[in-house]
Amino acid sequence: MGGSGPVHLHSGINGWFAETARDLPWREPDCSPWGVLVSEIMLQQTPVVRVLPVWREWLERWPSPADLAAEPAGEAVRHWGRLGYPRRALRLHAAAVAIGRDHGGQVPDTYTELLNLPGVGSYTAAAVAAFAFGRRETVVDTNIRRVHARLISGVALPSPSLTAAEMRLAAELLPDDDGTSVRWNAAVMELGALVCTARAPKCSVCPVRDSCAWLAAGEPPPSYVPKGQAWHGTDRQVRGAVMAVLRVADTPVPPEMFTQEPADLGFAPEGIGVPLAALHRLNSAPEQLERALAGLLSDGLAELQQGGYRLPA
DNA sequence: TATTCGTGGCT
DNA sequence: TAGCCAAGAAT
Repeated sequence: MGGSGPVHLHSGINGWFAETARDLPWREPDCSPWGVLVSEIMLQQTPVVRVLPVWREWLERWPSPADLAAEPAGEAVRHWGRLGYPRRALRLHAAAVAIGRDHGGQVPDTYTELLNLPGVGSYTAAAVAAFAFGRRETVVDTNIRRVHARLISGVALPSPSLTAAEMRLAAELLPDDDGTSVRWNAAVMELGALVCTARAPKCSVCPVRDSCAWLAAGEPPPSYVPKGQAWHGTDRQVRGAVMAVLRVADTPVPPEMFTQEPADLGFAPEGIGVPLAALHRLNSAPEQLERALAGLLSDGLAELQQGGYRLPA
């Protein structure tokens, strides 16, 4: 289909984007490919407003992949802060190392090369190729999937996991022209983020509401109930609390600090008191704490040094 | 294919 | 208030 296809959708959504798009630093023309790559990794499952300050500090500290690669991986994890999913920091560091080793320090500009970088999957590879290098790529994220589901397929939500049919549809909708396709990808994503939202979509301000199959069908409800993400009492919660301790610790943390009540330790936990108290407040079972610590070691998010836990060197 | 993996704002 | 959900990747 391509350019001979839904030109009214292209002009409608791209026109809306030109007027409404947020001013995000990684969209600035002078933003480096490295800046785009960092933004895409940080934005995985993480809202824009939370990424913004961390992204700015990150690029000021590490303006190029080589700058990050020159530091221990633990520094990346430490400065990841509370963005969540700290393995992303580890992988971004590994990607910086790979870029220096395999690509002469330059972020690669093809989908395939990007896909081979740690932490870069099909979405991120396509997004960086498109937004950093102007390539025509089929970018499919959760926003784009939701817009397509409603606008084209007439259903409230996309299927639980990405299907081949969705990729086919996205490829068919993609404008033929390179520049237009890049704007289209960004514009549909932005429409999903600001208007065609998961809950309470703002259809009254949608630029393509007259073309929306879901509206035309009378806004049918979802055919399935999305599975909630458990948190309280989970291993993930414990891992998160342990990581919060390790991020602020400047010396290895002995296991007793995690397993024993602060009052029973007999000595002050110097500097890590607040996150340590939060961890103990969880009152998690000993075996759960064991699983969390073992998992962090296994994932490379922590290592043992002088009998204590610390961020990786 | 289904799970696992953080965090916090919003409703 | 408790649950929903966010520019996914790896296994």
